Amino acid sequence: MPLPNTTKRLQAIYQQLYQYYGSQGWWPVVNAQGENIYHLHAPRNEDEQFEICVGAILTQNTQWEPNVVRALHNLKKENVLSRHALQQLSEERLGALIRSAGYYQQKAKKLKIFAASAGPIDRETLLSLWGIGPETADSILLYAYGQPSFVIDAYTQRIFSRLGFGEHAYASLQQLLMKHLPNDVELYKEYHALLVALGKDFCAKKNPRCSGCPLLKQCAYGKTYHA
DNA sequence: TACCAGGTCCTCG
DNA sequence: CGAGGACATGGT
Repeated sequence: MPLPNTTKRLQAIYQQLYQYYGSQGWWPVVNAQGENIYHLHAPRNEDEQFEICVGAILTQNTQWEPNVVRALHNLKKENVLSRHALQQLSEERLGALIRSAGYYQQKAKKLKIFAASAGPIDRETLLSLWGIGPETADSILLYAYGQPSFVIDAYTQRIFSRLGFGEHAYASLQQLLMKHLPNDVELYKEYHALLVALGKDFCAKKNPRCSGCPLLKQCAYGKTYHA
């Protein structure tokens, strides 16, 4: 059940994060040198859209840097980072190119299935594909296609739990956030990226480093930490 | 050395 | 439904 002033609280959290970190410019795209490029124009062109979809699958339970970036760089160097090229590529060769991303056999299969899919870009169709769950689907919808789907990940669930919003399953937390936040694609993009930044820097799984956390003053867990 | 990282699927109660 | 295991590489 939502707390009183949930909207204001969610916006205050966003403001704190934005003031602390600034714009994150997600989703990054890898250039020819294998470096992340942020703050690209929207809407994305077709190549960027496809790269974001591939990256969203590759980053499942895996660090973006360096694991996924290396895999994307390999695909780019081999000129196979396109729907058409991936369909021609054998699963074995694809697996070898994306090995650094981990779970490479599963992910090769997932990418082949995604590359072969031809349905419309909507949540239901994405979720019907083997290998695409709610977070990957929402990442694709939001960051590749600019559709307002708030992305929930492990960081998001942990952070809002510690802040005092309670333990929520994916759909439950997503509904909470989307119900109380304005329907704004750019806000959704930045908010999720900022939560990931906070998760990496402060709100880690085992031992969160509450000292210096930009959300400390409004965090239930942070109060415990101070006591 | 063990643990963690921008999850998802499958199996079993 | 939800818990628990499998999937794998790379950095600390």
